[in-house]
Amino acid sequence: MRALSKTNLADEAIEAIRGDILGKRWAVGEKLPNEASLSAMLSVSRGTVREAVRVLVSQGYLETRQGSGTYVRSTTDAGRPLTMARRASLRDQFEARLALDVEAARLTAIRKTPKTVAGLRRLLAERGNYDGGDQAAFIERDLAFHKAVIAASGNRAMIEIYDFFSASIADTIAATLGKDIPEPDMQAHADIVDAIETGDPDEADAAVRRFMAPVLAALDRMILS
Amino acid sequence: MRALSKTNLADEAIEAIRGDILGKRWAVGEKLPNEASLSAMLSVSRGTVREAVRVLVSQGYLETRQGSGTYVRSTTDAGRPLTMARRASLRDQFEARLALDVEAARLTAIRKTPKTVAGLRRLLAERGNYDGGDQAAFIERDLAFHKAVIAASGNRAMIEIYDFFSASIADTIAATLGKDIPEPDMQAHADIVDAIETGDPDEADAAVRRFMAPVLAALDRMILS
DNA sequence: CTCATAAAGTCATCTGATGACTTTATGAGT
DNA sequence: ACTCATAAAGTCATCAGATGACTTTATGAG
Repeated sequence: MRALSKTNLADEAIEAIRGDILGKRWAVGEKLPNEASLSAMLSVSRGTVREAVRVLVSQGYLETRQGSGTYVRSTTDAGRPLTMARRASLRDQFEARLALDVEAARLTAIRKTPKTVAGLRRLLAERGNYDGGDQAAFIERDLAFHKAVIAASGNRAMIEIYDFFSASIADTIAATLGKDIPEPDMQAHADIVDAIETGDPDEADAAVRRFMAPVLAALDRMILS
Repeated sequence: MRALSKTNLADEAIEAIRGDILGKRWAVGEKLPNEASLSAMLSVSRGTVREAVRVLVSQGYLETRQGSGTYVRSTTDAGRPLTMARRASLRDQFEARLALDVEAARLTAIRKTPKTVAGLRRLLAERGNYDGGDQAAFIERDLAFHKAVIAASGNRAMIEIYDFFSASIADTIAATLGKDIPEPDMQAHADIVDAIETGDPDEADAAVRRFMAPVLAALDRMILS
């Protein structure tokens, strides 16, 4: 169904070289083998090596000096921004989002206060059902509700990751789904808030999954068009 | 200090294309001209265009589909690094990690192959139980197992996020927990693999939570910050 | 109108060549 | 011996052409 290693040669080369860098095969400042050697080592053409090296340069791992060579700039990915995940497929992004939605709902159910519950109900009312109008705006309102659940969990890491994805997810959905938007499923959303109010993490978990399942199914239908 | 104009053609091509993307010359999902056209437009060779495009793909702006074309993935600045998430509390990072562990275990249970199951069993055997020796090394081996579960899910977004956190988590744990490491709980880990092999996502979910619960509890004891 | 198939379009990759720039080796002159 | 201009070698930068793989579109028989 889903190919795990369906990558191209340049990506493989990137990961191979990055692995060697992180594995301290070369120290910081040390020179890598020249392009012809890397080409032979990785069994890819020099052009492919260049594409890989240029990506690693853009990510701060390497540095090239014309006429001299290619050198290691950093052997750690500590400062590496989380940019690649954005390149993952929409399906992958959605699954990651689901993971956060579920866990945040659980945490919020445990850490809820009457105030947060009231806020969620208000956002849910504002969201309403999709009335056939501005689709992007509806997606925006829907996202606002889900973001609020994450925020209510109080987990700053999740909030940031969620923000990171939501923009690109919303963009892509609006551009991709056309008019075939899944049922708004207001009931499932209300169930989430109810479970949170009750303080039942398992039910909150289940409610989130009930909402997301049809969306994922719709995604699969659209992507395979 | 650095010469501002002393750039190579590929970098100029990157900035030219990125500028067009951010300037909304093409909408999200829209197709760019083919490589030959871009080559002509920018007055550089096709190889140089490919290097530029690959960098922009790695930064989340573009997406290439072999046989089809190159498409805009995001017209906003996708390079925003996730810095706050890394500074989030260890507890928050751990909860985010748990969210991914759980969902990845579910997905892997659904998408498993005999080969992945065998790989997980091997890693789990290598991990062993904590024998009081090098604690950082044990954490490393433990992390390798969990990373393998994520990788087996095939979800690239989750892999990225997990990598993003795991380094700092491992470091912090080793530095924080001292000798008060929770029971290795080999059984819970074996349960995860068993559930994956059986193809039971709910049980995989539960097994992961069984393993993480005591760790979170230990965390709370250690760090009341 | 349906659908299998051909044709065209596009990215992926390889090979070979030339130019630009840096580093190293050379050797004449002192 | 030492200096230093210069040649030689090494390496990245860029280009051009060709082939393969994959996707999309056009075609035509039924």
